[in-house]
Amino acid sequence: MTQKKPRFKDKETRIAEIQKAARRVFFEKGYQASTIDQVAREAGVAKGTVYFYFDNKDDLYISLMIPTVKDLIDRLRPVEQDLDAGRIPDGPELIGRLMDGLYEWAQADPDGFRIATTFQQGGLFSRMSGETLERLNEVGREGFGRFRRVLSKGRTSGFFNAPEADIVLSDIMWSAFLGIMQFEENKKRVTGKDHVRSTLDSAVRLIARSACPGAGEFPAPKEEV
Amino acid sequence: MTQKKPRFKDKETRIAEIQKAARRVFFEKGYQASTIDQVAREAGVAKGTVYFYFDNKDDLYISLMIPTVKDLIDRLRPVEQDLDAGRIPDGPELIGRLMDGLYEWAQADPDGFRIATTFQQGGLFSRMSGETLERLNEVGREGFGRFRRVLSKGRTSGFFNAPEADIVLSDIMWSAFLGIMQFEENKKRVTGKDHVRSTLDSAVRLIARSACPGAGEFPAPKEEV
Amino acid sequence: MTQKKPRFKDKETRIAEIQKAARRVFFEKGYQASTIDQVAREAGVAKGTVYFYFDNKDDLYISLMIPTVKDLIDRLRPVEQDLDAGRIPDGPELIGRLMDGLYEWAQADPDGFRIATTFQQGGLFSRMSGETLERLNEVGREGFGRFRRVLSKGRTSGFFNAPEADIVLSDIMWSAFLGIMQFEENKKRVTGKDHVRSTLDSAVRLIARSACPGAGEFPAPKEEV
Amino acid sequence: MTQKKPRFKDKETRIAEIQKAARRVFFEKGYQASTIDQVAREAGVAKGTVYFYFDNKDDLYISLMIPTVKDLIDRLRPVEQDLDAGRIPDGPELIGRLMDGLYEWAQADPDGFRIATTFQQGGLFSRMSGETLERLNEVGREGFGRFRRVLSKGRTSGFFNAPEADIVLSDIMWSAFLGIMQFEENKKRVTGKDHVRSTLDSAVRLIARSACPGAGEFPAPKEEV
DNA sequence: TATGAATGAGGCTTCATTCAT
DNA sequence: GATGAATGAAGCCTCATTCAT
Repeated sequence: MTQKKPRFKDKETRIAEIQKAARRVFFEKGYQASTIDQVAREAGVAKGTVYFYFDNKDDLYISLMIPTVKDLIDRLRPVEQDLDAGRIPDGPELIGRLMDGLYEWAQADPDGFRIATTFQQGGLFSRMSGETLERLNEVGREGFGRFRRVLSKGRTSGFFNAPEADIVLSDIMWSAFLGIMQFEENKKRVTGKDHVRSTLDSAVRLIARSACPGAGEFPAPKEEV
Repeated sequence: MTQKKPRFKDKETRIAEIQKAARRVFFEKGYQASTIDQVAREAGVAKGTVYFYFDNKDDLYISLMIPTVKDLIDRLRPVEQDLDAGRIPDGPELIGRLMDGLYEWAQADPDGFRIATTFQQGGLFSRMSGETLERLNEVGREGFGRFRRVLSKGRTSGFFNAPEADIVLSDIMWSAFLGIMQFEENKKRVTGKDHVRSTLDSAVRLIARSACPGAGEFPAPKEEV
Repeated sequence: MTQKKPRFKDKETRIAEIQKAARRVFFEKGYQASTIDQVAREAGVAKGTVYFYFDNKDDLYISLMIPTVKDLIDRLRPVEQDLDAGRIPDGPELIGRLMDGLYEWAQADPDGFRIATTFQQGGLFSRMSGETLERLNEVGREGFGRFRRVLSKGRTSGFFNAPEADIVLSDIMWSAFLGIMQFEENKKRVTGKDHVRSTLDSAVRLIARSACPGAGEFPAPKEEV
Repeated sequence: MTQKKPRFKDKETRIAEIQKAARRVFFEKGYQASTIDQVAREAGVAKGTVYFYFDNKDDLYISLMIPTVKDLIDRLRPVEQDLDAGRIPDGPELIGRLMDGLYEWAQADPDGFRIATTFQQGGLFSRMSGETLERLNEVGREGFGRFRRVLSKGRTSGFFNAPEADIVLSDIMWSAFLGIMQFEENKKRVTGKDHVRSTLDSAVRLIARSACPGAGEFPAPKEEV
């Protein structure tokens, strides 16, 4: 029997299309400045269709975070597996692999990354229901929790100087990552020069040298603005 | 003599009142979600009065950043003076002093800090005029420039391992500071526990140990969530 | 079968309704003093509906002129056809027919006439965009151009004394028409007496006698205010 | 006794200054689009001062018409005197003199002319009180009445074909004048070419030839747009 | 007299959301 | 399922007018 072209696309496809469009729009304009109309137009559907699949603007926004966080977890999994299999020799390597994971995650889906990362800005909280916020935090914790767990395993392997350092270390790594992404993105917009990758590398070496036994020198910098 | 309630307050006072109210409102809701009406009500004046002193919402917002950035510069000045006077013995001390300055700055005026720091979020860019953005970046550069200069002087004094490290170092310190403030604030909102100060301290030691000749061990962490 | 009240009217109908309401409101109050709210209420729709069909107040205003100018052209067409077919014997007849066309035009849609005719008053220019003004002038020229062309053909037929008189003649006729409409309307509002038609007739005879070979006497006036 | 420089300018001067500024502003922007602030700034006084001398915006606007109408009367007076003294030989001369008077009047104070002439546009009526409108009409009638009286005297002198023609004639002359001023001004704004004077001249000859016994040919036109 | 800070009603416009088709 | 016309609350901003100084 022939597979006839469906008059109505299947539900999943439709939803995915709308989310894809929403990601682009929300990323470019931010939550408040984005309109459902823009999302609908970008997705090639009518406004009502968006409301058919999503309860409201908040709901649509939040739905974007789930796959992004899932993607982060997917990127951390091989690191964890390699660590479990003994394929990661030392702390610097682990820190580098983790930071690479974060960076690639951000690169793979910049819109989603920014959305997942900065949703708390811009007064969204005041508009969102408590339930909505709860879901947001839950999903956010899941990604970060995985990140911390990997570092924790590294500590067990004796990769780090201080025995309990994994908690502080994860906070610092994560914060540094967020801060650098944000700060360098900002500089890039003004100066046009992109130092994200190199600054992240420097941070990795800096952290590694400090947190791991017998690590090397502080890296030589490159010329800059 | 009788203390009569003045109908017209001093111009400076009025402006300060409105700005104070605006800082609160913008901080709580973010730029887009804040309304001039809210600001006016909070300041106890009519909407028109806000527009009497500020051209528009953007203008009001920007006006908040100037004193905040000035305050940062004021807090960095004594560090620079002490450095010039030889009262700062080594790199770790300098890094600590700088991070303290940043932290105290953020504490002294949390609303202003967040406003100055996160204005780029939430799609404000797409709404603001080019001129407005220019002024914003200009003022922002001023504060960060001062910060970088102090580190640069420290490098000249041989405080840091790599001769040109001050550029990368300033980026990393600033990014770590921003990232930690943001990340820990966020965690605080969810968990209720405040680890901002201790995480910053850890970051300072971590950075110092890595960037300065002959620095100590990675710090022991505290229990956490 | 049941005549059910349609919730969504035909697009054209809706637009026509809004325009009709707008014509009334703009006519009565003038552009600046009219509000979109008044138009919406008069049209029996919500404010947003007006903006669904028209980009802004200017756009709505301009949209009113197109059909009015088209109507003028429609009224001039039979005159031109009769002239081409030799059914108009002389200059006075042509001038009379043209002035009749203008008068009937103004009578048929007084609101539209005034809007098309006086839009330049009241400081509208300073508020309208250059593009808006361009469209306005373009459409205005079209109507007047047709008027002038008919007079030009009359000149070719030897209807007028001076060979090139059609240019000046069209300006004078048009100006006289506008001036009389305006002046007499104004007087009517004050005195309550309507001399528009008779003054136009006088003007026709006056012009014809002067511009056409062998025309008659200046007309006897009627008693007046 | 020495005439000391007054700390406060005298009332008349102040009023005149404000009116002068108001004329410019109202002329350029139209009534609705003009603000008291603009007038005050242009006059170099504070907003409150304007309200000290004028009850409200309407009142200020109306006050501008009095001197303008007075000026018209002043310009018509010598014509009347010359006519009375027998220094005007015939109808064409009288018509020419009158039209010259109108034209010079409009030239001498374009702002005032436009204000006096088009105040009825732009929805002012709906905003003005009945009393205000009454004053306006009264003053307007005075100027036009003088104009008509002169024509009436010309009729008595046998200058015009039809014995009672002065009523219609005055309407037509006045209307033609208004229409031409308006229409040609409008064209001038679009084309940049100024045909006001020549079109008025043509109108004068056209009217004269028609209304006066033994007048000449219709004038040859000039090249145009 | 003169000032200009202060007010608040009102206008234009946007946009999340609904719902008949 | 999908559409898009319709709604109306809400936001930014203007400006005539008032009034304490």
